[in-house]
Amino acid sequence: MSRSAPSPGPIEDLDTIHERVATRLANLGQRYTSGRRRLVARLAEAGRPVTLPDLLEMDDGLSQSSAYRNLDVLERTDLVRRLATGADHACYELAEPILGHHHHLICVDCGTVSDIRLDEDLERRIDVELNDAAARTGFAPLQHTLDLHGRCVDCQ
Amino acid sequence: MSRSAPSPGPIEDLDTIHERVATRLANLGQRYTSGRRRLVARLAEAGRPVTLPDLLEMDDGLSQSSAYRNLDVLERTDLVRRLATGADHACYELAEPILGHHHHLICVDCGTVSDIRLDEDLERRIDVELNDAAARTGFAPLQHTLDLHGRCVDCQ
DNA sequence: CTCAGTGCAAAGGATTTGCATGCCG
DNA sequence: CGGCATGCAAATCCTTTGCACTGAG
Repeated sequence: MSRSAPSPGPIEDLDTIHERVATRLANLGQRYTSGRRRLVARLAEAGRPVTLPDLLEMDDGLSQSSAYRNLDVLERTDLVRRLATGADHACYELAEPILGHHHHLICVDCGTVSDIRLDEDLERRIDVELNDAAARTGFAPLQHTLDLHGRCVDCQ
Repeated sequence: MSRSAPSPGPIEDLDTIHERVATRLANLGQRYTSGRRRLVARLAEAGRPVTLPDLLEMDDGLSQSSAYRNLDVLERTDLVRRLATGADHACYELAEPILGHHHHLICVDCGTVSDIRLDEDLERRIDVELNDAAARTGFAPLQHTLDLHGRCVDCQ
């Protein structure tokens, strides 16, 4: 219940990502403008969740307000996920339909986030138990988030 | 690794909570002032993570800036946990040394959070796998967070 | 007495929005 | 052409901070 349906598995190829994003945006009546394309390209390059200042630094062609607006559009269309890590800035990454289901290592000192993947079987057990608990209160599950907080190599 | 050590288990009794908080603050050279006591009492009453406006509404005796300052003190002393839910306001709850280890159902519409508990055995497996993944990158684990996002009964 | 805690008002800072302009369909 | 996208600057709003005052030890 909290996984992308027939998961296409993680994609690495930028062209494939662009293609998939373009298709989805088109289906939803949204344009795939150069600004949005740049954002997707930078997020794919980064390979891990990054902040808005990170993105602006990676690409002079991006402007702050448009970047926020486009990330919002991409988030609404389920192409980008926004992570509330507790740090000052939110982090953004390509969403599960593109990157596949995964989890995060979050550094409590510097805020850097990296991706990890867990055993399929464990994922299933987690979903079963969470959905059980949710059902008991009438809560309608969408997706789970499971992150590990600690200190990254550089901050120890 | 991501659980409170010899977990005392969840506490319900307000007096016991106050006692435990007082002891911990004293050991750390912090005062247990009336403002802090009020916050702890309101958090215990709430029984689920609440926002600062929630707290202010629950208790006329609280002032905004002092509440933020005291929640900060209580968080640093590991008596309160601050949750970044992605909603506009952060949520606060009594920390694991008091409430015990648990997880959250987070409503994506109204932001309301409620607590759930998982099977001990599953918790262990999650920690083992997360710690494995962390070890491979040299990441030093502190604690995991596992939340289920979806729609609460009132928002469906 | 002393120093941390408190409350008010003001500042800070990430994110959002108003508005005039540019561009794609 | 028409309407969405863009970028600048200004506004928003949660949270933090400065400062003078109060209270506990």
